[in-house]
Parts: sequence; C-alpha cells; structure tokens
Amino acid sequence: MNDKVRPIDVTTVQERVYQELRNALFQGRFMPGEVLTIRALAAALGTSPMPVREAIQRLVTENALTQLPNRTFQVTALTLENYDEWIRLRCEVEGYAAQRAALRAPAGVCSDLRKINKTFERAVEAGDAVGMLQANQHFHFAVYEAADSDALLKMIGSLWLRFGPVLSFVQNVSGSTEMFRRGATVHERVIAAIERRDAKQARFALALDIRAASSWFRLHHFGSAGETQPQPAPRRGRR
Amino acid sequence: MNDKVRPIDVTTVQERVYQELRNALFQGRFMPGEVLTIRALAAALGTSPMPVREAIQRLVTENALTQLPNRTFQVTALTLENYDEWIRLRCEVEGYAAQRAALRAPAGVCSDLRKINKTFERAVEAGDAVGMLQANQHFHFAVYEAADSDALLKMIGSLWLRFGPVLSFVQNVSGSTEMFRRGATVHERVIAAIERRDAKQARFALALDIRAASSWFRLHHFGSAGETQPQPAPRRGRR
DNA sequence: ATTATTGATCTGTGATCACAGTTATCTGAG
DNA sequence: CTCAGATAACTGTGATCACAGATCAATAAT
Repeated sequence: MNDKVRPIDVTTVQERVYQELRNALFQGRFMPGEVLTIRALAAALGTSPMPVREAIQRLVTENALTQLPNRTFQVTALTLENYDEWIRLRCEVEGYAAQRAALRAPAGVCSDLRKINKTFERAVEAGDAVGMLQANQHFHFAVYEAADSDALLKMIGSLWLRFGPVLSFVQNVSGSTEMFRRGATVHERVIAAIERRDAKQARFALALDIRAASSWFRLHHFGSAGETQPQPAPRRGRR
Repeated sequence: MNDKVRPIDVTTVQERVYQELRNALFQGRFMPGEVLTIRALAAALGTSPMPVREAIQRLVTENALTQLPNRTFQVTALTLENYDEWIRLRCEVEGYAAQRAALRAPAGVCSDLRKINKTFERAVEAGDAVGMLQANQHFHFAVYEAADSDALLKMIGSLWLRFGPVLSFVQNVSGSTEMFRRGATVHERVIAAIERRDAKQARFALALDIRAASSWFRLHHFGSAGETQPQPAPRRGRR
C-alpha cells in the first residue's frame, strides 16, 4: 500500500503556526520591536486566533517574543546589555557544541562543512547578503547537528531565535563583505579542528567566530550613542 | 497613598497556572511519566481549561512535559540516554554559571552560601530527605543568581525543571545520606573557589557536584537492567 | 489655543461549545 | 470460553463569543 499513498501532515494547527513563526523569525522577516497582534496573524495565516495564541505564548517562553505590560506582544528588542549577555551565552553553548562535534562527528561531516563554506564564500564574493546569512546559518547548524544532541540543538535554536530579527539589519550594513570574508576563514579553522578531532581548538575557533561577528555588529548597531529604537512604541486604538 | 493600599497581583491566570505547575514540578510533586489532563488540572486549580492549555504548551516547549502521539501529556519520562545528555548539558551550563559567579559575586554572597550549606548539612544529619533536596536546590540557585544573568538563570531553571520529577524518587532511596554528606563537602569547595575568585576551580567543583550526584542516582535508578517504567501507559475511556 | 473628556475601536483573556480521535468496557456471535 | 464489533466515556483541539483594559481621534470646555 505504501506505493499508493504517502503520509500526510497530521500535526496540530498550533504546531504549524509555531513553526511558521519560528521560521519567519529565523530568517529575519520580522524586525526587532515589531508589534504582533493575534488577530492579524491569524488572518494572515488563515486560521482562527486560537492556535496563534498558543504559538505566541510558546515563543514568549523562549524569549523570542516579549509581552509588554500592556499585554501586547513584540519581537524581543535588543538592548546593549541583553545583546552582550546573549552573545556570551552563545559562545559558551555553541562552543560546547563544536567541542562535542569534534569528538563525535562522523567522517563525512567535514566535507559537507567545506561544501557549505564554499557556498558561503561565493555568496560573500557576490555580495549576496541574504545568501551569506543563509549559508552562515547553514554552516553553524551543520556543526551543531554533528554534536549529536537533541537537547543541545534545541537550546541553540532557542538562542538563535533571539538573533534572527537582527539579521534584518545586517543585510543593509556596508562593509559586511570584509567581515564575512574573515568569517569564512574562521569557519575553515573550525573545520580543520573538527577534522583532527581537536575539541579545544574547535571550541575556541567557533567562539571566536561568534565573538568577531558580534563585536562587528555591535560597533555598527550600538556604536553611536543615543541610538533610536528600530520600531517606535506600539500603537493601538482606531487606525 | 502608598500607606493605604498595596500592589495586588495583576498577572494573567495562565501565568499563575504556569508558575504553579512549574513549582510543582520543581518540588517533585509529579512523577516522571505521570499523565496530566487539561480538564483535571483545571478543576484542581479552580479555573477553566483555557489557561491550563496555554500553560501546558509552554511546559512542553521547555521539555518539562511531553506530548505523546495520542496527544496526551505526560511529565517527561527519563530514559538513560536523555538522562546522560541532560546531565552533560547541566555540567556545562551550570559550570559556566559558577565560573561567572566567581568573577562577579558581590562580597556578601559567600557567607549566604555557607549559611545555606549549613542548613543542608543539618538536614542531611537529621535524615530529612525533603529538607536536603530543598536546601541543595537553594544552594545551587544562590550560586546561579550570583552569576547575575537573567537569561542564564532562566536557561538553568528550564534544565532543572526536567530533573524535578526525579526528586520524587530520591526521597525513598537508602544510602542517600552518605551521598549528600559528600555533596556538602563539594559545596564547600565551590564556596571557597568563589571566595578567592578562582573561576576555573568554581566551574570544576560545581560540575563535579553534579556529576557525582548524577552518577550515584544513575546507579540506583538505572542500575538494574530491564527497569520498568515508573508509571504505566496512559489510561483513557470509561473509568 | 490648550486642555480635559468622551466615545469608538482595537487589544489580549477566559469561558464555553462542538467535534473528531482514542481507549476501555460492554455485548453478542462463533 | 474466545474474540470481534459496538458503544460510551473521555481526550485534546479549534472556533466563537463576551468582556475589560488600553489607546487614539474627535469633541467640548476653559
């Protein structure tokens, strides 16, 4: 019977809404501070508000969304303090994942990683901002999957969720090419470390990648004093 | 006007349900594998099913609860693989917190920690199982709060949530007194390291504490082959 | 011209209902 | 006595509604 029909999607609507919002956040389709309303999302997704409510609450739990005192929801905005705090956490957790990957990665992984990094380099040279970010994300998660720990992968996903909206900025920043070109070199160091099963170096190199990229971004985004919020205060009432 | 009335609780019912369930899990009031139904919880909490649904979904996102293919919810059960995976994560993340605490803890923290550890020791000598677990938890979180990072604290809380239900076992295991007595000694090492701002030692000692306690528990809980599940398959239909 | 007030409209929240899927028990045929 | 089928009770899920709080635009009062 397997050749007549194929399995269909039996997941909950709520689950699919959650995944869709998650993807959207990951890809930077929302701006930090952007206000989301349940009814508007439900209309856009073609469902009732019900599944959206639950999905949103889950994202609030993961800190990807924030509920203001007014009880409205917004995409978690970045303050300088939060930013540094989360970057440190990422270095620690993702560094650990790289360390594990170096010890446990199957043989084929390194050639996969090289292939992804080549795609990354091509996007950088072509000045393709979206492609760069995608390939970079692709590379990182290939490493983390090699760490072979579901719980760890989930934790990292939850951390990246908070940085997804930031990507919507990076795309418009000049000088990003040089930055990412250096990134490709660091990626190569990560691969080499994994290849010779040097856990300590893998961890160090990956944390270096995060730290370098983040300090570059911090300079461009928080550099000027009195930076205005990307999205003003939430609006309500009559349009 | 501040002397006439005091602030009242304006949080959502859903939020209070979430906190209540979270506390219950933390304190081991649920067994691993125990099946929860929305309606039963709602009745016990005195609300409608609505807020319970959202609270449960949040706990599923945190991996504290699990949704079975039947779509019923159960307190996440421990398998040996999950257990080891989570313990490694805890060593890494909580070790990092201890490291940070050693660098950033204010002066008064160490005397607080000593006081908590004394309470812990007294409970151990008195054979007070509940008191031991509480004081141990109290000690650990005092360290993590000293790390002064909300995101980190939240992450650790989410990890502990998965181990809360395990506590319901520990209370009935003989030989735990010697185990916890050694724990108090390790705690002392943690305190000493924080006191002299030795980040590396603080991290090592705290990870040691987790590792020692967990391998002791693993021996007693998973030691015998063919261990039966603590709670049988979920039941349904007519009572 | 400026400020206070009203009213309209949008927000999340909680309760309730209808429904389909699942499971245990009861029923009846072999 | 055994086993298949029907039935009843329970499950989570999604839609809908009512409601209170919040916000903004228009209005009235100074």
